[in-house]
Amino acid sequence: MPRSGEEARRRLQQATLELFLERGYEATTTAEIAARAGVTERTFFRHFADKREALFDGEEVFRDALSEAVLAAPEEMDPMGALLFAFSSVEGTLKANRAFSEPRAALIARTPALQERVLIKTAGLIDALSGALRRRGVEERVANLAARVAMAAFSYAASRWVEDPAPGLAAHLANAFDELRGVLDPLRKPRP
Amino acid sequence: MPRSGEEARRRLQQATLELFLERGYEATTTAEIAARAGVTERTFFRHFADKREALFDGEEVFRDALSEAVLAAPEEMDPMGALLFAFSSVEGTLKANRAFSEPRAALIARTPALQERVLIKTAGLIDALSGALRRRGVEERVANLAARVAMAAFSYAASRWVEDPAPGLAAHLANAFDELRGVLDPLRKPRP
DNA sequence: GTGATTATGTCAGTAACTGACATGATAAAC
DNA sequence: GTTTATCATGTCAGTTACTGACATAATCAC
Repeated sequence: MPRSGEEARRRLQQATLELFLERGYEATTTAEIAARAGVTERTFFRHFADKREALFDGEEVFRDALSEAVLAAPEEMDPMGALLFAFSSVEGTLKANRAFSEPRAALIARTPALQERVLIKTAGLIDALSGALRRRGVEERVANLAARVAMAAFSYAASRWVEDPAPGLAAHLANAFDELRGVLDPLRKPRP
Repeated sequence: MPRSGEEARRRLQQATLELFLERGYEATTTAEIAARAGVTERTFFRHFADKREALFDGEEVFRDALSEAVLAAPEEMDPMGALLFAFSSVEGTLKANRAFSEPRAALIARTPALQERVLIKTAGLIDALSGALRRRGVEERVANLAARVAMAAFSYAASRWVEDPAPGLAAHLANAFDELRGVLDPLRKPRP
């Protein structure tokens, strides 16, 4: 293999996060990012499709890990169970990345343009989960619905987990599904 | 009131949809849109914040209508019931806009940049629904979870409705919630 | 009519992103 | 160890989305 470029890529990611945090997303220029990383602006765009993408580099790995976890769930497990299993299985990874992902989350929370990107990444995750369910034999549209709802429950659980890490993500997830059933049950009859 | 500009705005929307359909999103220039609408490029950007936004102009109206429908639901109705009520109440509006929204949907389906925008608009809808639920006294995070899940069910129902309009949106919605409960029920015990 | 308001035009400028070609470093072949 | 192919990077010119500043003209209030 020739010279890797992984080095420059990592420096670009680092510089991107730093500058976005220091000056905000809109106030920082791709040229500035490149300069801090010690490369040319053109090189930035060879590594990342656009200005935002440098912040979302690990996503494919995470997505694949989730998909494989769905497939690795016990065969007799129902769809939601498999998704719950998958989300629980990434707790370690998420905990390890916390120091990096929390300032990033704060930045995203105050930057609409970055929120857009998060949403489409999340949609990609949902698609991957749905596809994994299908490979377990779940019908397409049910798989899609289950994946979306599970993702909603996961977001809910993750946000509570950040506030109160003690019980662990799995416990918050179980709680989220409980609340979900509680909110859905009254619909069983037109009037409770 | 002075000269309205509504006229130019409508022409700009029309020209935007036409050109995106004819040449695709990326291949059409804001200058071309403005030219077809008989105005200057600068005028385009005075009416719409960016190139995409001209396609999403009615969203605020729709969002407000949904919010008000949630508030208009019978007072004793539970959260999900109120959301179901709200979604059912916009069936007429959706049916009326079908001729416009279906080609638009096809365009969006093949344009990632437009999908991003749809997702953030949907997120705005979810926020509005969640806010409306809160004004009905629902606790914040439960409201958020319920709004997300209801939106997932709505998307599911709407996509089936497009394929098979006969039963009506409300019936597809009810069916979506049924499927959802079916998918959620096995989680009641760790192993069914 | 006069004058205030406001949509639009004009124009210059910034910054994200792309294509084409040149250069230089690395690794594999010999 | 020299050669050669490969690939990351630099350089540069160009397009396009988007913005600020100022000028013009159409409409409304009077």
